[in-house]
Amino acid sequence: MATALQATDALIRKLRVENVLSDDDVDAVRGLPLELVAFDARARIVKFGERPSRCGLLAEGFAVRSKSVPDGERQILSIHLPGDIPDLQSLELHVLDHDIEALTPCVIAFIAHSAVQALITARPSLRSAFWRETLIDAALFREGMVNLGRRSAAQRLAHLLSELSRRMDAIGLKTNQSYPLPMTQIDLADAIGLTPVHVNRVLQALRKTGAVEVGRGELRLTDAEQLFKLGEFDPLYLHQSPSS
Amino acid sequence: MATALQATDALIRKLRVENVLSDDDVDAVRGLPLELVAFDARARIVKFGERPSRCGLLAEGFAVRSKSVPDGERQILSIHLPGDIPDLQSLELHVLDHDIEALTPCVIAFIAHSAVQALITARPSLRSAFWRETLIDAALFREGMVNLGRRSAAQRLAHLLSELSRRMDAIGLKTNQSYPLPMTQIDLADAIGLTPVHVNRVLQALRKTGAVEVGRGELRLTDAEQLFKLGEFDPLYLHQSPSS
DNA sequence: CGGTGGTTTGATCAAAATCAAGTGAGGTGG
DNA sequence: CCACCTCACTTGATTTTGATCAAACCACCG
Repeated sequence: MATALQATDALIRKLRVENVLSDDDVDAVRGLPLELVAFDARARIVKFGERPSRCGLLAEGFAVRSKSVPDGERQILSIHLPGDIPDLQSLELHVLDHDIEALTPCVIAFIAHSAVQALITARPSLRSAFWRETLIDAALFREGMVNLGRRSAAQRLAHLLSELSRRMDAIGLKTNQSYPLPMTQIDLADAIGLTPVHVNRVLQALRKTGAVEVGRGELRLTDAEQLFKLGEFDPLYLHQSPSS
Repeated sequence: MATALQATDALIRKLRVENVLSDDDVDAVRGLPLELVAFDARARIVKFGERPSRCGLLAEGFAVRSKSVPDGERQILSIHLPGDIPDLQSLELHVLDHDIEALTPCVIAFIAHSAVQALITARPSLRSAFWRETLIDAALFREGMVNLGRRSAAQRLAHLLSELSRRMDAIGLKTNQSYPLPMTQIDLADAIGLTPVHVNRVLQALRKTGAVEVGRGELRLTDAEQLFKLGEFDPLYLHQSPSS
């Protein structure tokens, strides 16, 4: 299981994708009091309607944010990688309007709201960084709306895989043109608003283009350029540079 | 044309839907230096790729945030009412990843980033309020993803109209079970990911249920409960109360 | 009074959902 | 160690939803 140091390192690495951090900022983050908790795959980490008094930093593993409609169908809203704090918003938005669920076995480093408040009060640059993180989350939701509303099934899938490629790369989880993809076809369907059956067919078509190979929890990009083109992927909205 | 006082009053009223403001907060907001600019209906207020150095407070009229895909199709991401600051995020996210467009003739009160920074530095409660505003924006995008990904055409339309009803009501623009709806069927289609032709048919079906009357830029709720039910509308995600 | 942009209608088509049945791999208990 | 159970994946047939194509209609405006 991940240590507290690994947890803060993941956070720092993630923050540095999108923000400039000073050494003092890094030290301050390292000083955060954490409570590490392990979750099984598929466990519900936090639930719709709860009022958390702490934020959950994803230290190890992968998780999703999702919302369910009355008939039980699920929409996955975002996919979270190590270093993300999916419920950072709970600092200001007291009632949770969605669920967060482990995709794989996860380690969450919980940080009390009071500790986060103390941190960002002491270090304005981290306050900006955290605000920025939540704004980038929102930018991904916007792109998600475009994907769901205005792209075909094949484009949606290609776009999702393109986005993951960029994000995995940014935090060092893409090696050799491959990255972990711990999602079932059911999960993929819930992320791009399709049925699992249709995802299966679209995935086969995508494999046939030669752009990707998918299997055993891993995705291999055999022709990244083609994948990006198929998905109309333009990474501007990821704001993966402090000046953007 | 709206005055500076009307602009700040709209902002204060909007902020008070979701936040607790003290009298000092209100005075501080009233002291913001504004530059009022009128835009024609359909004018582009800010564009994808720009790097604004100021925020635009919607003082009068209605506007949408949208993003276009390469073939020219448009996805409307959010609808903005007086008091909203649609590009508040540009404080921390320097490059704009979408367009903001006037739906009706609009008056925008521009506020320099430096003035906003000064305001929120001086008044931490307003800093929280502004962060919270951007987080609520994000909550609406999430619900937008659910709508686009997991609801039928009829549900999507009913949900959109339900959401607008709540938001219009909160800022005092709903009277007599009616509120302004300055969107063409083309706009509605772009907001809920359908074609205009299909929106037309779904709208007719919705009228036939007796839940709403639509016409001449106005929507009248003849059976609000039914509309909410049709759209599976649960207002929790709007966070329209400082404690939520 | 003609143009323009929005709305409406009908006919046809395509994309994705649904229904129904397998297949296959990993994990568990007898 | 093997039988079987579960869950994911795959395939085919059919249906549904919403898109597309095409044409009118209508109101407002210059």
